[in-house]
Amino acid sequence: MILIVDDEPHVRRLLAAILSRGGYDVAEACDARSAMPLVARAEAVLLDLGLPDRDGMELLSDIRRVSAAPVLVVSAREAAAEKVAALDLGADDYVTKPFDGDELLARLRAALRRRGAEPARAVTAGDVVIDTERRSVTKAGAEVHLTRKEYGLLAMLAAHPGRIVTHAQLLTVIWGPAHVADIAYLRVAARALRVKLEDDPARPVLIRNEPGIGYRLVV
Amino acid sequence: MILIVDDEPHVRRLLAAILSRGGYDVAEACDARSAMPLVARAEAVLLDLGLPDRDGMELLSDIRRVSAAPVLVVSAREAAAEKVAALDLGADDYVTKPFDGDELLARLRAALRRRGAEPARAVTAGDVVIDTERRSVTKAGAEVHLTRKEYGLLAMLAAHPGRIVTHAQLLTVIWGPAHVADIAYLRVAARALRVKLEDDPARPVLIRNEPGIGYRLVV
DNA sequence: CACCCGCGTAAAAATGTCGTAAAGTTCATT
DNA sequence: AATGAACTTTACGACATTTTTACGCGGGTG
Repeated sequence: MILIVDDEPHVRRLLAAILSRGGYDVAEACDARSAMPLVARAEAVLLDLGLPDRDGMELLSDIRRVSAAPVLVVSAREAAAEKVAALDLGADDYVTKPFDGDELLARLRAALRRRGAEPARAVTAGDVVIDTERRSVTKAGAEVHLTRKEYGLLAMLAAHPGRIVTHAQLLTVIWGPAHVADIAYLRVAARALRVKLEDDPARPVLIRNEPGIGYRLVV
Repeated sequence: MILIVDDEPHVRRLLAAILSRGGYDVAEACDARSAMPLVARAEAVLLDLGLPDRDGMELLSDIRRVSAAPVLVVSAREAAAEKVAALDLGADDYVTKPFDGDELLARLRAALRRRGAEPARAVTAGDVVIDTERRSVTKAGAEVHLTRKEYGLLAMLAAHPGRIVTHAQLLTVIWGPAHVADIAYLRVAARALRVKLEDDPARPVLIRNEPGIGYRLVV
């Protein structure tokens, strides 16, 4: 949820329209008093400095005290001193009116990306852990060395845990579009993976075959 | 150290003056080729998009690939589409010329503040300590002398401890984009590092090779 | 029942990558 | 001009990986 703090209704409407076009949920506040209760739940704040009940700078440092969410100041004041003050008080960006909607969204995305930045997650299948961020695979805690093709295959399967990945998908991505038909490659690589990861390679539990379609990693 | 990338000498001088007034160390580069080797050591980058040898956007994404340091784009182009593109490629801010020195400094401070004041001073791997702040490397307490390329390689690996750094990343940053294919350089430098840092250079523990991909520093 | 298909398995052949040494080159310093 | 350090370039053997080929099994089909 993105919080808009501005006293002019038409600016709020404009900002709200831009944000919802960008796919965000929006909350609005017209002054400092009504804004503070919403700050805690906001993923980011768009803040106008010219508020009726309170100086915007004070509100900014109050927000910073409560929340680490990005704050983008949206203001009509262009003076560099204003910008410097706001930025040093903890604002993440300072946009002057009139502003471009797409630019505002891009600046918001940039601010959120910096805060968030946690896309990497490890996939677990049985006692096997696949960490695509570090490109490491462990079985029962012990690191397992995989070749490029082996890892490529496992990573593709881990990208869609529990779902079938077709022969064609695997081959085009790992071996390139020219080898869509070389299913033999796939079988050799799958075998190598099973030997390294399965307790009983002859009776695979993790890397299952779906006859005529592809493979799947069970989780 | 803050890196300035701009082809116009007078702009570089201006930026350098502003930065040193703000108390920062400065390094300058006039094109993409000379910039890449400096990126690894930069705490932040001021980047002009209009470079002679390469599209600024490309350089931006290359920088993002090897470094998490803040990038502030400083450009004469005011089009919103430019800003959106740069911000979505990983730029932290976009400042249009002509710019105000104090505002630029404030934006730089904001960007550096967000990056979490201090990003890992010294990296330890076994009995080897890499202090990128002082550019010093010690093994079992004793200082080890490294050449520029050796240190560059080690610093790149230490910037992402435990993770694989690809051949291409290492080569573009240390030797420049023109040598992405000269993997032989890499092997020679890796060998030299191993001789100086590993207990048994023939059986490396610290500087591991990931066949066909790159190298990694184990911690 | 004999056949075919897709699969797993094995192993040989081809290719690619790495480590290593050493010779040649550049460059700053003296 | 001589020196030495750092860097570039080349060559080759050892080893790892990938590709290619061959064969046996088992389940469904005619």
